[in-house]
Amino acid sequence: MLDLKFIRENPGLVRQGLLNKNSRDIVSEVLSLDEERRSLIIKTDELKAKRNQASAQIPQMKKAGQDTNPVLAEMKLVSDQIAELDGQLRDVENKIDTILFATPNVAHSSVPVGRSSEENVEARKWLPEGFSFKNDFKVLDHVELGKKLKILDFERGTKISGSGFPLYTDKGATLERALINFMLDFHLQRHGYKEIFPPFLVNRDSMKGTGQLPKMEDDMYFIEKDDLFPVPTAEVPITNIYRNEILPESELPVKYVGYSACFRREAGSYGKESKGFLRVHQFNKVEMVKFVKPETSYDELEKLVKDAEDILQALQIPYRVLLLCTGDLSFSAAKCYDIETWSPAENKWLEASSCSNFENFQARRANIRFRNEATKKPEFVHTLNGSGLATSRLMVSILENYQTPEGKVIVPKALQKYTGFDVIG
RNA sequence: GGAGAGAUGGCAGAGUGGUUGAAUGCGGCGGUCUUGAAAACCGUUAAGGAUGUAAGUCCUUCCGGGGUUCGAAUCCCUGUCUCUCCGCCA
Repeated sequence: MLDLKFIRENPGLVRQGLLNKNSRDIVSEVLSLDEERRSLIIKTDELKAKRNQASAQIPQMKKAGQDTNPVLAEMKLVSDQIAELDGQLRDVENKIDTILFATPNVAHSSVPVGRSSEENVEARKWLPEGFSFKNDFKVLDHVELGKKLKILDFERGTKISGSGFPLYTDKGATLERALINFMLDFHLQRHGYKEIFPPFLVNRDSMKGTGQLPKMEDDMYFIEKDDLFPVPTAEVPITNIYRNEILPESELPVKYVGYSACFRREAGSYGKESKGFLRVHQFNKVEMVKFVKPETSYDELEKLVKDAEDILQALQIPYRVLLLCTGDLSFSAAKCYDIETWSPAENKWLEASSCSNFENFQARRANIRFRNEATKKPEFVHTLNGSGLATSRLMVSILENYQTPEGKVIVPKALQKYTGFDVIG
């Protein structure tokens, strides 16, 4: 969340930042609550100091045989006042928290200002050698290919669970598993990440820490009986590993990579772009998470994007990198690159990765700090994460880009040792 | 799921109503001593907030929340977590 002190000291900056993010301006409301809060604190602190003094005196007076009844009576009144003011203070602080927890991060100065995805900026594009956007045969889409090759069974997935729950069969299941293992190994061996296998259900505090709650609760699955949420991304459990902790500066940067199934309700998005893998309730994703020192976070973001791109280059999948404009940034992000892979059948780019720097927005919510060796003081870390990558959209691109005129699918070379076969069909 | 025990500073571990933000030990940091190191000795060792240019002063915090009391680490209620036993189980 945003820092109350920062808002107090930079009201104009925050106001403009929220405006650029198409968000409600909360500045004046928060500032007036903050003033109320501080005046209440001054009053209660004064009364509490008085009470503490009396508490120290009372036993001595008793020892000296003095009558304590007048002091006790007076302190009774003081205590009542404290209780009253503390109640008011708690209300004000709750109000502030409610607003701040529901207020998005503001964008970094290097992010282009824009209203919507229309104004995102293409940073770069990468195409495999010999790649062409035109095919000299009729390309099948991933749903047709999946059916023909008996590797994806969306109908039976729907029977088992409902629409949006893909069923991978035979070589499709193997390919999916190969992809996950390939990506994990790649990041571990070449990019220096440490592996995490996180829990797939997380509690409310964790969801609040990374910013899914309270704003996006409707998009989350929820197990009411146990007050637990199936993870929408491994970002949630992995970032929350260090919730309420202070890390030694020498341990930074911490770089984790982990796989999780991802569960999203995608409320209200039926119909549009919902064919096959394009929008699903459950998918697989390998996620990279970094905890870094503030001054390095923007360099780390560039490296993070590169780490995701390396996977696509190894798989020889055409992609482009978009720098999101302020209006398209997610709730918690200060800067974000999307990576989109090419789908020849849809004839468009599909988002397969999102790499974000949250600066200290999540760290503040989740209270993740490090001890600055120079000042000896705890400071908030910066957190980043990026998909590296989501298999569902990637699977679309692999199947469609690697199909042959005969309707078979060649397994990308990098995956072959993981699948144990080099062609499907 | 049933029964019981517990949760204190970086760690270990005292503390059952009144200068206890918290003894003691270990660890960490600084210093004395030493050619250097160890040992020994001395000192220091939390986080958050309010106020102040600052030094400082004050407030809060002994798992979370509520209560009793002039006053709670300490008493009561409640939640969470951990451990032990029983049951169930991949």
